[in-house]
Amino acid sequence: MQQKVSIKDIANHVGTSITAVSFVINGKAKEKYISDKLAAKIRKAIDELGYQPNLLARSLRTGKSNIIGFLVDDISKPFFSGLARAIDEKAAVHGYKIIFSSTGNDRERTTEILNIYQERRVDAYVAALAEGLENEIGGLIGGEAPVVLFDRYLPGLDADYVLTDNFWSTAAATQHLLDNGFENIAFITIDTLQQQMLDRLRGYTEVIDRSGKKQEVLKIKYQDSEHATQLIKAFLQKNSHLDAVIFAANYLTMDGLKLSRTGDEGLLQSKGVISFDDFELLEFIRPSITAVEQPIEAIAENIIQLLLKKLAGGATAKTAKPVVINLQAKLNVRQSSKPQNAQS
Amino acid sequence: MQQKVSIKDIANHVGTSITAVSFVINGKAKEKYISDKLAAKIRKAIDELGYQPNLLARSLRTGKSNIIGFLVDDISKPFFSGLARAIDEKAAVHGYKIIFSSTGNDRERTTEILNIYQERRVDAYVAALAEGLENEIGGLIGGEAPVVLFDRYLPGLDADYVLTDNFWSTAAATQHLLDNGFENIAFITIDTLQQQMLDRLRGYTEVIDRSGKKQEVLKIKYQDSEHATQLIKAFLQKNSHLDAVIFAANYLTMDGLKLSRTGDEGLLQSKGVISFDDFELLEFIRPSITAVEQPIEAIAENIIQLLLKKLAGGATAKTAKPVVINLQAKLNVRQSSKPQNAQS
DNA sequence: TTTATTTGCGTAAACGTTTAAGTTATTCGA
DNA sequence: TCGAATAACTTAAACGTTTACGCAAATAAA
Repeated sequence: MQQKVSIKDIANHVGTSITAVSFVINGKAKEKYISDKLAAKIRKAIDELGYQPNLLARSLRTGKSNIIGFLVDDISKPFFSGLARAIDEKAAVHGYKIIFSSTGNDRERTTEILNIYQERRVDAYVAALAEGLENEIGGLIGGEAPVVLFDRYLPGLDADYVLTDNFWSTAAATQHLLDNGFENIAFITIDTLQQQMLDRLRGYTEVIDRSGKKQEVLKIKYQDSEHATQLIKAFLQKNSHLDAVIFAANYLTMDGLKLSRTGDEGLLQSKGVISFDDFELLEFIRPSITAVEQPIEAIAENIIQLLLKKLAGGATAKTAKPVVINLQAKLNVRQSSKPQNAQS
Repeated sequence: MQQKVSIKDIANHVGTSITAVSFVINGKAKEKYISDKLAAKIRKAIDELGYQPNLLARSLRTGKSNIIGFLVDDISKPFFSGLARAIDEKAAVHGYKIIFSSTGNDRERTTEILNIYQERRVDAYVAALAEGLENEIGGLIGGEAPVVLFDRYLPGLDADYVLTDNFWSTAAATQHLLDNGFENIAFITIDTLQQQMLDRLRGYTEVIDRSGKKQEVLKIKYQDSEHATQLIKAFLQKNSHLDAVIFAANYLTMDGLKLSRTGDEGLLQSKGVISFDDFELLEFIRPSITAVEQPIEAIAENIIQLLLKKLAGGATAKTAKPVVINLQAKLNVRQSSKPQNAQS
């Protein structure tokens, strides 16, 4: 019971060859002309001896580890851990396991992790990387193992992506506020070249421009949370005519909410507020805040489907053009029109 | 560049045996009498050809996969994903990788996952399991691979545990409220036999009893969030003399906070509130809520240390008595004494 | 009856390592 | 000067699989 039983043990126990055993294990009994009688005996022995295949040996032989490497900033961020769970479950159905790591946005750590993934012979990579790390992952693209990136688009990288449609989502959010009678809508973002942030900004500006209203954008040079809160405070105090605010990222929403700490919650109290990225917190906050929710399940599903296609496709899939999938986010409305300021 | 280079390739390139190459790779050059000259040539070739060891092959040969299986309810829960990150980082230092799965508290899924872990020949298990799953993991204890459980103590299972000291932590929380002048402190928990919940309750009752005050306990037969909120509401309305409440779990705190949805936030507004388990949300909530924070880093560190000891120890460690480590939680005070109702 | 095909199974090589057990040449102590 | 120790390597087996190939018996075709 203690020592592991191998195919050889089964073969000896039944009095046959390891080949025969291997064939029935792999469901090739018919195909490989193993008689029903022998197959039955083998299956019985497998049961009795409690045989469990050694996946390491199998991987070595087949060249497929059935492991997917998952790489993000920080696995403990809700979006990432939620996605990790979804991907893990979907991957398990197809016999894959996930190993994960957090880069902490550190270049050295990232190369190190990718190196380990290669040594472990992962079959595929799933990653969300910050700009500046294009080169580290770039070397992998077009290689043996397929790579699918998500969440962040890196303009320099011609890879397969599964993204949230940032442009569309912010446009919809902005339109939502307009439809509900808000007149002076501000957009608070960070000063960056990150593609997804630019897309979000564009979603806002285009809708505002089309409406003939005035753009009110605060671009924060992000240092830390305290500082951001101060800038937001100053911005809102100065522009007292604003009646709605869109925060372009969840941490910005948080920084905004931290105004309550200094007793400045009034600055947001009477306004329409939309947060990009939904989080549990928002269910409890007063006044209620509408949020753009990333479609985690859909993202996971698309990533896995893409990977499976590439893993199955072999050479054909490898030369295929990169795919970029844009998924529409959901607007979780918790606050309706301006006048009533009602809560749904 | 495309095809993987093996030890054999290095050996051929240098004109030596694979044994020699293997020795220098494993840093046994001196010990195994490889001349500095040859070692240097080998190292050069390794660099030039970009050799990366095949960890699958190594694992097969050595019998050590250097993989740790991590098993929890739901990896997307903040406590678990936080711990996952911490463990991953600490394990990486020692050359271990983590694979994880979410059981969803499902028995079949749990056995299935454990089976997969065994097939993958994980070197060790880290798990937080709900009661009822004792048997599934029980079979592993005392086997080849060490098992460390955390978060939940399962009375039937004689295993190694790393836990938060629930008794001590609730006692401290209760004492904190007493010290700050609260007189009528309620304890809201669920109706269960879960050891950690019983410990928390005991922490409360013992301190209350010693103080000569009256116990006010609500045990909820948990069905769903809505229902729990209703029960809490009724309880607080009926016992209007209460001036403080301790929620024994984070989801109970949430259910309590949901009173604001029906406009009943007044029921908590004027009271002292402590939540077991801290979460981001609590930084924003008014009135501010003090919370017991689980020491994630310490838990991770203790788990890894325990595992390493057992992995290194071999037979001696296997026969050793199970270790139960109780770590003290931190009380994050966000609210001080009763009179002022001030916010820190 | 002979030949070809199908059925049923076993032999052995390979995947990329590690490592016990050689082998040869050199140094050394007496 | 000669066995013994040391230094510098190599040979080959093993880890547990998968799978190409080979071979014999049974069946079908001619």
